[in-house]
Amino acid sequence: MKVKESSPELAAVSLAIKSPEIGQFRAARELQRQGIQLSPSGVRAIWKRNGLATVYERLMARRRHAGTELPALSEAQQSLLRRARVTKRLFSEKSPDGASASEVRREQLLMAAARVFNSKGYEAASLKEICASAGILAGSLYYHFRSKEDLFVTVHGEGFRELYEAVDRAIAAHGDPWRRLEAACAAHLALLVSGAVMSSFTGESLFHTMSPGLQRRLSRDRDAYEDRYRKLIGALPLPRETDRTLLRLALFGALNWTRLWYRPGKKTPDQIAAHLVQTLVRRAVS
Amino acid sequence: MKVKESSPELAAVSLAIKSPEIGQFRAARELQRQGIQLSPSGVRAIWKRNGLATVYERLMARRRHAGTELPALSEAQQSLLRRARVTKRLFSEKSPDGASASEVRREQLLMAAARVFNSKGYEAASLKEICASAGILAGSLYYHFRSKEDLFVTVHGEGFRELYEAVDRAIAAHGDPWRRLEAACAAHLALLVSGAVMSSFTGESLFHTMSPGLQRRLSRDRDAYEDRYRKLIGALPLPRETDRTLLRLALFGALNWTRLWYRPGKKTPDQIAAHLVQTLVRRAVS
DNA sequence: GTCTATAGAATGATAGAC
DNA sequence: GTCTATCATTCTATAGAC
Repeated sequence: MKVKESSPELAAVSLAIKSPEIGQFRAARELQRQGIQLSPSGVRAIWKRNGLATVYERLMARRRHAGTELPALSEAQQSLLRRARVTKRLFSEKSPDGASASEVRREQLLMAAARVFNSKGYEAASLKEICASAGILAGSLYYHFRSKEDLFVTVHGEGFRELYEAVDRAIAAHGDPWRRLEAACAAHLALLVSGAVMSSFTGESLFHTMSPGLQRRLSRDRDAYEDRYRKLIGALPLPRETDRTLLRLALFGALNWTRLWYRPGKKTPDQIAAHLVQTLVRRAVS
Repeated sequence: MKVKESSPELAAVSLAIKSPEIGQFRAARELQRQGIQLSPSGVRAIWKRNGLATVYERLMARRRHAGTELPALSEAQQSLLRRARVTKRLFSEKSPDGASASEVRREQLLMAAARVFNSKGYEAASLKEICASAGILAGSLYYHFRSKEDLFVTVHGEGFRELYEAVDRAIAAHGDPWRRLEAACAAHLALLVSGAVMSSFTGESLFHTMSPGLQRRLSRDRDAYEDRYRKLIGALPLPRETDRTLLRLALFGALNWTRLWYRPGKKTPDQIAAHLVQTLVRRAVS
């Protein structure tokens, strides 16, 4: 009986439930102090057998035992559980396509950052909030990005890449220059107002509040994108006296302003785009 | 000779030059410690007679004496001099119209706040910078405004008041509904891109990054302003099928986007407004 | 790769002297 | 009415344990 009580298996399991937040390394050291010889990988093997491999699983097991012999989860443990739950969900959603954990986490951070930058603006967005929504603590961000500015520039670039691709895909389907412009606008609007957080803040005019250095890094994305519209509008059969530059800028303004008043359930992005191009631009020629 | 050396007049003057940063109150106390009976108002009278009434004057006098018997101005004194210079300039610019010092300073703070909010956005703007540009230290702001948010709401309101008035003045000059819309847009643009800092950030879409509570306070200004355009566009003889709401929103977008690309020296606000209304809106009817 | 712990700077705000 | 001095808070970023 005595032997069974202090068997490595039982000791490792009961320690996992007593202190779910400590990892294999510290657990092995703790068990050795109790006189039980067990390596970190040994602890891991036992935990795996008993469905206690991850922090999440150990915390859940601990919660099942709470109320009887053990007190309820502490504040710190609850916060850890919340984070672990986010991590679990995020990784189970993504990992299928053989991406490394690092790539997956990086992608998650970009999504979370886009969401937060999007709703708060650059300055008001805190790295802590971004990290929390990606399931890690603030300090860990710096393994993936060198600075807040770096993170923002990356999100900005990714957002415009999404836009390029959506617009290019949309215009490839049409030959008529009017239809092409309409399709481009519809694609732009769709991304701007949809849940596609990554590109939905690209229309922001918070651009001009950025530091000059940051503005320079961002302008590259913007210029390349504007070039597409320059070509689309250049291809339109408009009266010679038309100021195509002003037309483009006005169209951009109208499109990006949409973000402020658009409400889902009313006009669709396609309808808005068609209306804008047809009544504001096309009538000028007919 | 002894008497003259320690006469109240001379002592007060030499103390003013030795320690220009201390005021009448502390100066009087210091002189009393030296055995010279002089009240704060007495000190003030002497200083006034000798052109040493303000910190600015005393610092300048001190600088004139530097290099001979006294060392150059300390870092703290130089910073004080810079601030005093701003104060002096600001008050001499404004005070003619019998406004109280408090009203003048409040107005200056609003201007400075508009400028800083305008170029940095709400979050990135620091009260320290706003106050420095108005010639006071950060803590003093709280005599005039209860909080940063309060300051912003006031600036926002003032900016829209300027806009209302400019637009109302502009449209009053015309009877034709097209001309009226054109005039309103021109006035809007002129304020948006000119040095009129107060209203030039009203077109900002950084609006949506604000907290819900703040948004609610700001919407009142915006709604009242949009109503004017609703009426202006409602008065236009447009085809029945025209979506006037979309037209208004598109026009707003085009107008406010201008802020991002406008460069002085090319097209004037009047020309841009005329072009926008004529090619984007009016053609829809002709 | 993520954590803890903390440095270091800046911010908004307050109290009380002058 | 403005200042000085200071507070609590928050933020970005780093170092080193695990």
